[in-house]
Amino acid sequence: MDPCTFFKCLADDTRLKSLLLIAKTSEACVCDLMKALELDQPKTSRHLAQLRKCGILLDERRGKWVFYRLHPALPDWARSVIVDAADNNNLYFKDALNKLMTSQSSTLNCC
Amino acid sequence: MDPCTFFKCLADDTRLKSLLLIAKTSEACVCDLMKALELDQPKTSRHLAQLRKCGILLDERRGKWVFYRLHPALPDWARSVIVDAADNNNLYFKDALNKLMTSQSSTLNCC
DNA sequence: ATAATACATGCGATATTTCACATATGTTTA
DNA sequence: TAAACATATGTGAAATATCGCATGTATTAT
Repeated sequence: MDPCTFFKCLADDTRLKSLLLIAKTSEACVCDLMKALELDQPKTSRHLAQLRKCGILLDERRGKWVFYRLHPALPDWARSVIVDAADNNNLYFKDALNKLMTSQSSTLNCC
Repeated sequence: MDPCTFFKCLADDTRLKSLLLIAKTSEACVCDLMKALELDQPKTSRHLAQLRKCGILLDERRGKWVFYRLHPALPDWARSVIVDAADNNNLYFKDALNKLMTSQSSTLNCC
């Protein structure tokens, strides 16, 4: 995990918020993330794909849905960066987090 | 310190290496950094200026030289990101670090 | 005062990133 | 099998970041 590549992945509002949301909730599907972030589907999907291709996120299909979580093989220092950023910047993504948690708890079958 | 702005500052090879070098050596002047990174002067200076304007670095002039160090008011989580990245990516900047430490120890008066 | 050294910045050119729209793929339901 | 749903990606345009060169500013040495 080249550190410059890693930080480039965090250097975008959509990707950073997606990562912080996933760090806080363990996992999330694309449709819940796009609703939480109020983004269109291609944009959401493309940024998640970038994080997947860099090895930061792992995707797992379950039926129609694809769930993303932090990659288990992510180096500890990189995981800590994401978790610490999530723990120390509540204001930055609290609106999105509220929406995401509402989505995740209210619907049994995702979208 | 907006986290997205912060990570954008780390998402460039020159800026990231400059930060890791400064984290490891406490402080460095522009001329030592440009020699360590083998960059021209305007490029080095411009990236340091960006880090200064974002509040990540603090500059201090001493005679002809300007020394940069991590800003004392940098939030703890942000400082930890930089320090942890420096501690866990030796390979990424060890050549530059060797050159920088040689510069800093060999000349009494910087450049 | 002049020259030399160290650093900063204006600016146009170039490279990179992001976006929006269309469309393709994979899965489930009727 | 067809339709509906969820996700992924190709592609060119737009936005943003970076670079290179020239030049400006601050300090020191002669």
